[in-house]
Amino acid sequence: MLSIGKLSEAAGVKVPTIRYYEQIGLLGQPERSAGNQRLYSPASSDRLAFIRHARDLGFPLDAIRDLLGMSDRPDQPCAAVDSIAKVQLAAVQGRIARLMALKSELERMIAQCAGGCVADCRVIECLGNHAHCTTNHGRELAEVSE
Amino acid sequence: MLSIGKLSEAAGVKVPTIRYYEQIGLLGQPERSAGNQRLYSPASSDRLAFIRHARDLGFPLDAIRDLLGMSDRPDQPCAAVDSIAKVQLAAVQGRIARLMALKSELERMIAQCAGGCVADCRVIECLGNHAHCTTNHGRELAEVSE
DNA sequence: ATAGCCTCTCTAGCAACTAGAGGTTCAAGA
DNA sequence: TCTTGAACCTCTAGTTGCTAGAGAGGCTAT
Repeated sequence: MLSIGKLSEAAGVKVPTIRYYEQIGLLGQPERSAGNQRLYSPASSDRLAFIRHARDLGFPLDAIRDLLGMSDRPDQPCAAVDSIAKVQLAAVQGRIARLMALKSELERMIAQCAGGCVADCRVIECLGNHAHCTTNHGRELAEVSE
Repeated sequence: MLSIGKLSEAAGVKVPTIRYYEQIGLLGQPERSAGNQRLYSPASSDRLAFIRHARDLGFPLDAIRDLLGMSDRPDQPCAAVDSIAKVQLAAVQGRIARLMALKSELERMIAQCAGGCVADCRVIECLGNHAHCTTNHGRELAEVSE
């Protein structure tokens, strides 16, 4: 059995984060030692690695909760798993599109700045007036967040 | 003079958000009507549009606070403005790089799924084992957030 | 036995808002 | 002029996914 510190090291997840996952029900309540300290089986380490990996791929905790629920029932069809992954892929693609627009806008703004004083600064000018933009970044696209 | 609702409409920023910006000091305290309702000059609308636009471009509120401070002193050199914009550009580029890695990983995961049951699902398999990944998404790259 | 690290619970904080309760003011129609 | 209903007011709490800290107790090595 592993202490929370060992598990933390093994799975690459910080100690308070593990307790947080327990608190929100992503991880079940582990056994406890005589002195009330958490004791984890090696299997918990796999579950935690799964969570960590899905987080790295940008899945929100709610989606991970669903994925964990499904992986606990391996005889079910996996269409729902795929659909969660596809939603995530679409979200990532949307974010990329949005960020590419921001990137070109920022590059344009910065390139136009002649380095004078603030009164002539194209960056400030662009920020003050959306009409100077070539793209619609954020005006019509869905909101982005990760 | 504009009521907060009119200003909200004019600048494309929601009413509670305007009050929030006031609360955190991004916007100054406006005049008040006899009945204690906020009254804004048309200039406030410009300031708010500036904030909104910078937010759309992904600038954090702290950076916007700095930018607003600089745009209030137009005779100063604009090097600091540029440097804020460049930091933002670098952040955006980093996010794009990270998201591209996630995207290809997700695409690979989804493509490999034969549509059987969860036990054979490549998506679950991949999430459970980072060794199946071709990229290091999130393991060595800086953390991404917007 | 004791030093020093590990763990415990609990609370509060981060960004950048959003939602709601419960009450007041304003503008337009009858 | 009165009334209705929308807009406004303040305040608190919730969102997501953690992170930081306080103050107390446990565990291990010497």
